[in-house]
Amino acid sequence: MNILNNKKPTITDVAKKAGVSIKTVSRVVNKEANVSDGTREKVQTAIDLLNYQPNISARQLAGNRSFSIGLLYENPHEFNYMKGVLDGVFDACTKDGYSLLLRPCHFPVTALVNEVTQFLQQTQVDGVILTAPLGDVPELLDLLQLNNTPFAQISPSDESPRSTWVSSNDLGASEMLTDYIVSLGHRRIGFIKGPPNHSATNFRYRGYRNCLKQHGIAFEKTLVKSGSFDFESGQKAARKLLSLPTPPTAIIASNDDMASGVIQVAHELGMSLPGQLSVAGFDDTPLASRLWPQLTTVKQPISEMASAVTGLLMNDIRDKSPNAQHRSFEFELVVRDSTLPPEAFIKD
Amino acid sequence: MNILNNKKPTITDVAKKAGVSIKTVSRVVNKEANVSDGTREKVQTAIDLLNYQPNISARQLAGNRSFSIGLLYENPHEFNYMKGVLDGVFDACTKDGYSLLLRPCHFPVTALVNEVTQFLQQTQVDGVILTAPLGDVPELLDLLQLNNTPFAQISPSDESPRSTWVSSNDLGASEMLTDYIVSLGHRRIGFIKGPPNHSATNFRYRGYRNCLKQHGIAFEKTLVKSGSFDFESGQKAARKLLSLPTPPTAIIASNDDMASGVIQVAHELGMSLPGQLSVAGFDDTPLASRLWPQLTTVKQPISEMASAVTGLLMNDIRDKSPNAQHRSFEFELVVRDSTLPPEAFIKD
DNA sequence: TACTTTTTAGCAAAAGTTTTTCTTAGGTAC
DNA sequence: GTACCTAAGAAAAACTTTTGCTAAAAAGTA
Repeated sequence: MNILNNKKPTITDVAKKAGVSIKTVSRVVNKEANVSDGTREKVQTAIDLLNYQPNISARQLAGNRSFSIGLLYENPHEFNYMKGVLDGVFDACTKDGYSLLLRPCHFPVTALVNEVTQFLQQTQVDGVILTAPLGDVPELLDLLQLNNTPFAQISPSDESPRSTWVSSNDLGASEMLTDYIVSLGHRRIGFIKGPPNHSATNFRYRGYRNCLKQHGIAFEKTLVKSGSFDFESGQKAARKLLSLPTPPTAIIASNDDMASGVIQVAHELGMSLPGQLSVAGFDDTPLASRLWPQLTTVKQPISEMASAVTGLLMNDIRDKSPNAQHRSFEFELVVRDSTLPPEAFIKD
Repeated sequence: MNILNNKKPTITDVAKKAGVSIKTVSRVVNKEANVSDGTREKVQTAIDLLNYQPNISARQLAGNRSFSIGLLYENPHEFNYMKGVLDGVFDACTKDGYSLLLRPCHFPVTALVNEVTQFLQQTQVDGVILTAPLGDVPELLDLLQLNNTPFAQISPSDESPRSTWVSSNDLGASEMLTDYIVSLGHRRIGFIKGPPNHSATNFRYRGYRNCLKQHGIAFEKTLVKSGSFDFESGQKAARKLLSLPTPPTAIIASNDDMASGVIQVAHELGMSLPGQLSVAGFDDTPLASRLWPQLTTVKQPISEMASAVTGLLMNDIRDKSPNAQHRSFEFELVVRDSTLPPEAFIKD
C-alpha cells in the first residue's frame, strides 16, 4: 500500500530479487516470448513482492510509447454528450492500462492544426480519438497521418475506410423517428437541420426526407430550417416555422437542445403542447426528461460507442495494422409526452 | 510546420547552433538564473529556429517532473458543471505548458483510494485538482499528502488551511437568493437541500436560514426536504412540499437540476407557474434557460475558479511551498421568469 | 555421438534530458 | 591584493527502460 517505500523499485531490483537479468524482466513485463514458464513465474512473484510498476517516462523514452491516448473535442453545445464519451473512453483505457489526455480544440482550422500539432509534440500520445466534427477536417487527418499517429473517429461524416471509426445509424434513426411522427397522423412536419460541419446533420435530414417519400408525403422546402445545434437556433427556427401561413403540426429538431428551443417558443406563443404541436429531438440528453412536456427523442449508446472506438484504436496501436476497422450502432426510440396525434386528426 | 523533419532536434543541436553548452540551454529552457540577457536571447533564437521542443519523457525521467496534472472528479449529475471546470483548468494548463490527465473516480472510499493510488503510480502527475465532493474524503487527502503530491481543491466543504483551494461564497449567494424571494413577498419558502457529502449543501442551507432569521420569518422544519442534487430527488421533494396542508408559495432548490424537478411536478399538478409557485435554483446551468418558465438562479464563475485553482496549484508545484493559498469568488443573481410575488400577496 | 536448430537468457549500448561537480574568466568591493 | 560574486562551460553521472547482438543451454535430427 505504501507507494513510497523509500525508493520506488526499478527493473534492476526485480532482476536481482528474481536472480535474472533485466532483459528477462523486461520480457516478462512486456509479455514477450522466449521466457520459460518457470522463469516467468519467478519474475512475476518478484514483481508482486516488490510491487514493481514500470516507470512510464523511461519506457516512453526508450520504447517510444507513452501508454496514453488523447481525446480531442471541439467545444460542444450539449456537454452531456461528452460525458457519455468520456465514460466510455475512460473505461476502455483503464482496462488496458492507458492514461487519458484531454484536449479541447477550437476552430478555425488553422488554429486547430496548430493546437493539435502542439498537443502531439508535447504529449507524444500513442493515438488520438476524434469526436465530431473534428473528424471532418481533412487538414487534421492529414496532420495525423503525416505524423504517423494512429487515430479513430466517433461518428465521422465521411465513413471512408481511411481510418478506424464507429458510427451510429443516424439515417435509420431519423427514418424511425419520422415514421413514428407520421404514424401519429402528422402530415405537415417541420424539420430543423444541424450545422453543415457535423456528420449527423446530413444523415438525419436524409432520413426525414426518405421517410416522407416512403409515405408519399410531398416535401415542402419551407418546412425545413437550419440551426446550429444550440438552444437559440432552435428558438429562431421555431419562430419562423410557427409563423408560416399553415404552420406544421409537428417539428423534428436534429438534437434535443434545439428541440428545447422549439418548446420554449411554443410556450411563449401560448400554444398547448403537445396538442397543438408535437416536438421531437435527437440524442436523449438529460435535458429531454426535464422539459415540459417531456421530450420524445431517439437515443444512441454513446458510452458503448466510445468504449468500442477506444478498443479499436488500441488494436491499431498494437498491431500497427493499416487496415481500418469499423462498427455501427443502432438508435432506440424514446417516446415521451411531447408527441401526440394532431388535433385536426383527432377531430376527424 | 513539419513535425518530423527527419529527426527531432535535441538539446545538443540547440547548443551547437547557439554556440553554447547544453547546460546553458537547459538553464534557458527552465528559466534558471546565471544566464546573461545576451546569451539567453541567442539560445532562444536557436530554439525558435530549430523549433526545438524538449523531450517530455527525458525531462520527466531526469528531472522527476511530468509537466502534467490530474483532474479528479466523481461522476457528477449535471455534467455541464464539469465543462466549466474543464475549460478553466485547461486554459491554465496550456498557458504553462502542462498537459491535463482526466480521472473519473467512484465511491465507496476504498475503491476511490485504490483508483487514485493507481492513477498516481501510473501517471506520475505533478499535482492533482479535486472537485467536490472528493475534497471531503480525508482518506484521499491523506493519500496525497503521504505520496507528497501537491493538490488543490475546488469548493471544499472543509475550508481548512490544509491545502490550496478556491471556493465560491455559497453562504452569501444563498442569503442573496433567499433575500430576493423574501423581497417578492414570499413568507412560506420551501427549501431542498443537497446531499450531505457536498460542501455546498451546508452553506446553501445556512444562507437560507440566516436570511429567514434576519427577516424575522419563523423557520419551519416541514418546509425543508433533502435531495441528492438530481432531477428525481427534486421531484420527490416537490411532491412532499406541495402536498403539505399549507404548501409553500416558493421553493428554493439547492441546484438547478432539482429545481427542474420541482417545475416538472408543479406542471404535473396543473399549477400555473410562477403565479402559484415561484421556483429558484443554483448554478445557472444551461438547463435553467431551457425550462418553462425560465429559471431564476444564481451563478458562480466556474471556469474562472477552475483556472485560478490550477494557477495556484502550479505555484505550489514550482515553489514546493507548504503554505496553502486560498481564494474566494462571488455568485451573481440571475433573475428569470420562474419567480414572481405570490398570488396571495398580489391580492393584498 | 555429433551436428543443427531452437529456445532461453544476458550484456552493453542507446534514448534525451537533468543534475552535479569542477573550472575559469571577469567584475566588484574593500 | 584579497575576497567574493556572477556568468558560463566541460564532463560525467543519473534516471529507467528498450533493443540489438551474442552466448549458453536445451531440444531435435541423423
